[in-house]
Amino acid sequence: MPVRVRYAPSPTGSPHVGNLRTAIYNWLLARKEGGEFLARLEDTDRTPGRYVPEGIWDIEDSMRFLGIVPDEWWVSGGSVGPYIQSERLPIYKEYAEKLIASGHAYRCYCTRERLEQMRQEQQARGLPTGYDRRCRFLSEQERAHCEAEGMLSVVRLAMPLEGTTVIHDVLKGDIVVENRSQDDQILLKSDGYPTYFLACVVDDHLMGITHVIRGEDWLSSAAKFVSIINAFGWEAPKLVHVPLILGPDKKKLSKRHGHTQFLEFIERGYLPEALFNFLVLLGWSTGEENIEILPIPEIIKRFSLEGISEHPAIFDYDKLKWMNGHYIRQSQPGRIIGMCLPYLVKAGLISDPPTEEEIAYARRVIPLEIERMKELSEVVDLVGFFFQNLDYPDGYDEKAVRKWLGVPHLRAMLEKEIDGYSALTDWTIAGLEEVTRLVAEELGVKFAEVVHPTRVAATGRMVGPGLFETLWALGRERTLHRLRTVLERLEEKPIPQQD
RNA sequence: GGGGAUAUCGUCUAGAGGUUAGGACGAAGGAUUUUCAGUCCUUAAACCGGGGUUCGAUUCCCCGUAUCCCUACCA
Repeated sequence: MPVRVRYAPSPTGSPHVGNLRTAIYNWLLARKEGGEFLARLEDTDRTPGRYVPEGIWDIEDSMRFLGIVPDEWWVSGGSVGPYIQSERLPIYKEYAEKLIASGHAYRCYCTRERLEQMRQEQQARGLPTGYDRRCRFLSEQERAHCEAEGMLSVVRLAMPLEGTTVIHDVLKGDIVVENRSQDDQILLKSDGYPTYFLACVVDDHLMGITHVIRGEDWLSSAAKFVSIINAFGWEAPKLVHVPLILGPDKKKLSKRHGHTQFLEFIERGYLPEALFNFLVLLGWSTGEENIEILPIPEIIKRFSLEGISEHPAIFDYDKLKWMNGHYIRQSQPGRIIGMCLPYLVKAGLISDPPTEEEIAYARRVIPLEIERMKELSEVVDLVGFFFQNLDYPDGYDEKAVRKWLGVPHLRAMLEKEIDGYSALTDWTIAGLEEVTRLVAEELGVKFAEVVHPTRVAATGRMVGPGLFETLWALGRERTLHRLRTVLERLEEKPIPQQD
């Protein structure tokens, strides 16, 4: 039987990195085994605030970004649709009825108030919380009475009262659960929507799912899951509970950890291959060698469920950054330039849409900073000084000015440089360096003592790419303008040397 | 309170009875050099505790401890 796996997100907001990692594992198994990967939208929670219809777009954008486009889903369709659970309501109702008819489920008329009160009492008395199964043992008359009264009801699973249920988990092995420790789970809510348990079991069966790869937070309730499958008399898919991703405080990764939404990472400029590689490695390893940087085809080749670790992993932002930087440096510069432009537009550094001249300038300037980028969005700070109109002392870093624009030879240096640079027939990196070395020689100071003040005069900062690449990229006009401005304003107000 | 899972450097992990316990991120130091970054080299850094099993346990078993998850008409 070919492998069929699914990613089953619910639109409660933007998907979470852990959620996408699970999607990746599913996708990888399908690609590895030549099977099918499908996506199903689990939108059965209609609670206002928890149901975010737009979330579906975030889910799609995230999958597309990672390149894990499903073979069947709500967009492309497929033979076992619909792939949106809210459009499958009659199916769930039908299967719930079947369970009632076979005695594996029953209608419960208890009100939320009663349930809440019961829970509070249980908690107060230190008892395990759970439904007391009152409606499970209603007589025919009582049941008829409730129906006649038109009381709202839910359908609950009639969990076996004794015995055990065994969960065969691919990663954890067999887990034996006492049935009486499990609640009579609600399968169908009073609004007619199914809960996760019913919808998931029914859909997985109807959709021919062979492997259920999901977060470990489902392990505790897997006995209910298996019980429902057993109640239908179906064969259970292989269960794979993957460990959760934790925040730096070792708690389940959530919004309060800050950056956990996948789209945020895209916005901040993470490359798909970096995110993919990093997420895969967070809980999976090849097991054979010490390779960490892996292109997706290699990951597919080496992927196996057995390589997934059994313990939770803390999300390491630093390592992700490093890996992204690595992939940025590895990329064709043209690609990075293209991805950087929107950030420059957004920051107002270039017009919207950019002019050809601006693009040409960006193409010259961005490659110089590529090796310093960890997130693409950093491009704004990195190349800002190339685009901004620097007019000393406006836009100049104070520390940089204090450290390097107070040197005694500054005036002479600037004068010589302005002369030398102006005289350059070709504005080349080599030519600029030649002139500058000559200036240092004439001044009788070390090369570095010319380089640093020049950098500050031309860029307003102490750090950046090599000086001559910088001046070359800046161009003759900008360079001379900046140097002249520094020189002129120096006349007005000499800078006291410090440090 | 009940149930379940897990436990190797700070972090991600390799290891599957005998290893100098390996790699990566991060950290520290050095080299390159015009700064930063990058690149290269070096260093520090770990088997939760206690019992077993065994000639020998990081590795297998049990207990404890810790952590995480579940305990909703949420997924």
